[in-house]
Amino acid sequence: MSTQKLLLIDGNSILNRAYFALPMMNDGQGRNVNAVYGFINILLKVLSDLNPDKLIVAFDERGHNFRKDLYPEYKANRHGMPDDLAAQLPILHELLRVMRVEIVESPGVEADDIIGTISLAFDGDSYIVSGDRDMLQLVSDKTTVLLTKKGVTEVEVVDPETLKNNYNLTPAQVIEYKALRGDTSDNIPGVKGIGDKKAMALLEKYGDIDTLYANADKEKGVLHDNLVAGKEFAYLSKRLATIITDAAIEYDLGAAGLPVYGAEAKRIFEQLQFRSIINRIVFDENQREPHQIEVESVEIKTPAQLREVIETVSTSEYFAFHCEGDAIYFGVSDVLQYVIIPSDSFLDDLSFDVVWDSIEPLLSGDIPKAVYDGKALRHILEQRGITLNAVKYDVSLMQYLVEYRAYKDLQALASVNGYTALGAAIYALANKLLEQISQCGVEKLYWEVELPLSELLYRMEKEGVKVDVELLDKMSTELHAQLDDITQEIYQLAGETFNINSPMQLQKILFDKLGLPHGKKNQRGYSTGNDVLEKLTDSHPIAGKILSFRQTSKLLSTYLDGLKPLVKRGLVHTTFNQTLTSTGRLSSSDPNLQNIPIRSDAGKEIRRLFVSKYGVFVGADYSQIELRLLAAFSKDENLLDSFRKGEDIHLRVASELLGIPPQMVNHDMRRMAKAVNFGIIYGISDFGLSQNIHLSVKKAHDYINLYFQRFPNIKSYLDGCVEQAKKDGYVTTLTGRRRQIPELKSGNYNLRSFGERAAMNMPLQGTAADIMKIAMLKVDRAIHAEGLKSKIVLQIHDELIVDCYPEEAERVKSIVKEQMESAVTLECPLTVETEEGTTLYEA
DNA sequence: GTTTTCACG
DNA sequence: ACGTACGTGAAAACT
Repeated sequence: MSTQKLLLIDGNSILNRAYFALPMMNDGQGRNVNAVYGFINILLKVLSDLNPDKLIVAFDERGHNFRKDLYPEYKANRHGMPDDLAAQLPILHELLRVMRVEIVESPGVEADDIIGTISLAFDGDSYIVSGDRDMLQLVSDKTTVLLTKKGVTEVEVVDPETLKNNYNLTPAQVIEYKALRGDTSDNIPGVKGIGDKKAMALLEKYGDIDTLYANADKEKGVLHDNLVAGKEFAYLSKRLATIITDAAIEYDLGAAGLPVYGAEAKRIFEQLQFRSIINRIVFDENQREPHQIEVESVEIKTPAQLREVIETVSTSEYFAFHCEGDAIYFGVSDVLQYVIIPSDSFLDDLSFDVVWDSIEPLLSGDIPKAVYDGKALRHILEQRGITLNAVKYDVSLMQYLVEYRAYKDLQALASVNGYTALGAAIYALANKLLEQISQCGVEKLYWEVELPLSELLYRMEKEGVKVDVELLDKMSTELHAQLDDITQEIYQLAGETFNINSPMQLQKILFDKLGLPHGKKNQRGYSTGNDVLEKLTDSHPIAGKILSFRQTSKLLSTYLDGLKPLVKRGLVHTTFNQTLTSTGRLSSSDPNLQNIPIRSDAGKEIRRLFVSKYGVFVGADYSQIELRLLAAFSKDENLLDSFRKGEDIHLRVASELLGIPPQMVNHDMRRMAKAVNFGIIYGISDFGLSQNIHLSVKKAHDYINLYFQRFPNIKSYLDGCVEQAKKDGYVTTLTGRRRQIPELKSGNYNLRSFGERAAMNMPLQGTAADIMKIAMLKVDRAIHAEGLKSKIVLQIHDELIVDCYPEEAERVKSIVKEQMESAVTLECPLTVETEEGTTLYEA
């Protein structure tokens, strides 16, 4: 057998080098991940160059101040590690963990001491990767040091020979050199007045500092004085620079295999958006990942075992329940779960029917349950006629309140927490997250809003919305004909046929062939977006045609032909995602019923397709809820006064802004003020406003300044939001819902500006979402309390749609208005307007 | 899978 | 000098 090769990586050193060598890189969450990227890059490079048999990554103990006892200033200037570098340490740790890389760190022991100790003890060839020249003292005939060069993935290979040739030092002299010269980056003092040249000359002459000081009197003048004055520092520095090779550390060479690239590693790489790395690695998705928590997972195979499980579960304080495919999981502790996989054959003792029938009482019973995505679970159980009761912990909702959008599914959430066993994971997470939501101050939000809301959303989804399929077909046919006509006209005008849906082809026709003026934009070429086309309508008739093509094609593909396959038994059942948005809003998909056209007349026709099931829709929407919240939060008397009087808010703002009486405000002025109001809610920027109302950036800038002059409280409120976000790292809504805004720490101006706007917007948008959620629950309860049978079917952010029995419509209208308006009490009144009609068009 | 466009609040 | 309004989802083209 040939000699084993061990690769040792100085984790902190490499991460640090990578951080300073590479520009900022943001992952999807706005975190800077440049150092992790650099680290992985160099790791992959060295692995493929050396082909080692084993790999160990050593880290300094986090948060420990090394050798302070020896010299208080030691590494003092490393304490100011930038936040966005410190934040990358745990990311790298997690990544290495899932790649099953052996990590060694030990309290009070520095990474270089760990490496020194392991490399000396290792019975084979060691290769050390570091950016720290101190490491060169470890070079020997069986230890090679790979020093990082300026470029991140380039390394300088140093063995005893190159050390002699390139540095004119023996490994032992590396320490002597440091003792004299010092090292500013580690705050090793060295001898004052001695730099690179003098240190080398003295070592050449005397070999080491002992000999040097024995002969110190032979040196004359300033050098002599410096040597004498710095003697203590020289010996101190020597001790500081000496790497310990017999540190008391624990490590497992047997576990120090090569990295494993499994599904979880891939998931993290994707999350980090390391595309080039993902392409370089061959992932084995079936590769089992490391997991720290050992769970006893008992597979149930006999009716007797099943009875036993049911017995155990029914006496537990709470239990976790989950379905994944055919498998059914029961978690009864952090480390014990049962898995039941029913058989396909009804002759089998554990057929589907037998299993489900026997566990039904548990699920509908009163024992508290922990689940992941109770809403989805209810839909699954509903197919077997089972009602899920007493859901106490929904870990997907809990996780969302702690950290939005962190992990996309249970698998991911579980594995990050060290679990493969889903049942046990849910059980354990219930406890863990309960602690966390209480720490975040969102416990009440969880118990009183999100948890009960998930059940209401389940009923809304199940209820569905009726679709007039006949009309759908008719409209589709009509629009297809229309689209064909428009297409032909466009081909005529263009003088050739092409795919109008392709921005690239359209670009060529518009700007190359027809030579129309292009407003520049996007990555490859010029934008053909609506705003550009609108400007071209006067220059060429094709622009208008393309606009109507776009509109018609959108309506057809998304709302007519796209909707059709989702209609089941005359109904569409949307899915409300309760754990997706960064602000606390819901989102809707398959189909998205929160973006049915309304702004254009042609689009609005689509609304006729959605018809009431029970007779009539009642629609109720909050009027200007976000602006009202702005008034309430900022306590701006002007805005508050206006809302209390029930005035037209945009008109009032226009009048305040221009300093003219309300009667003098014309339509354009009001439009402008409206745009400014929206801008304020979005975290205004002059450019954004200028784009929106087709004004110069300077004019927009002036308007914004004027606005803040007239509404100083709003200015200070918005500034306060940003300030708070910078201080705490997050902003909150009325109910305490949090949004982390890491972008504010970014060195990138755009990203940071985005963070600022998000910090201004989230409390408003998020509080509006909170209020609507509270209102939905109140409306639902009031409807039930009065024994009515009408059903809430849709929520469109500030609007609720109730499908009503005609005789209940009037009562429902007043319930909805009353409950929505009283959902919370603020300094600013909330008002709700209601409509009714047999289709969504009227309501 | 990413980009562009466009539908909504 | 940068390249922007906040929050979403779907379809189609292109990679």
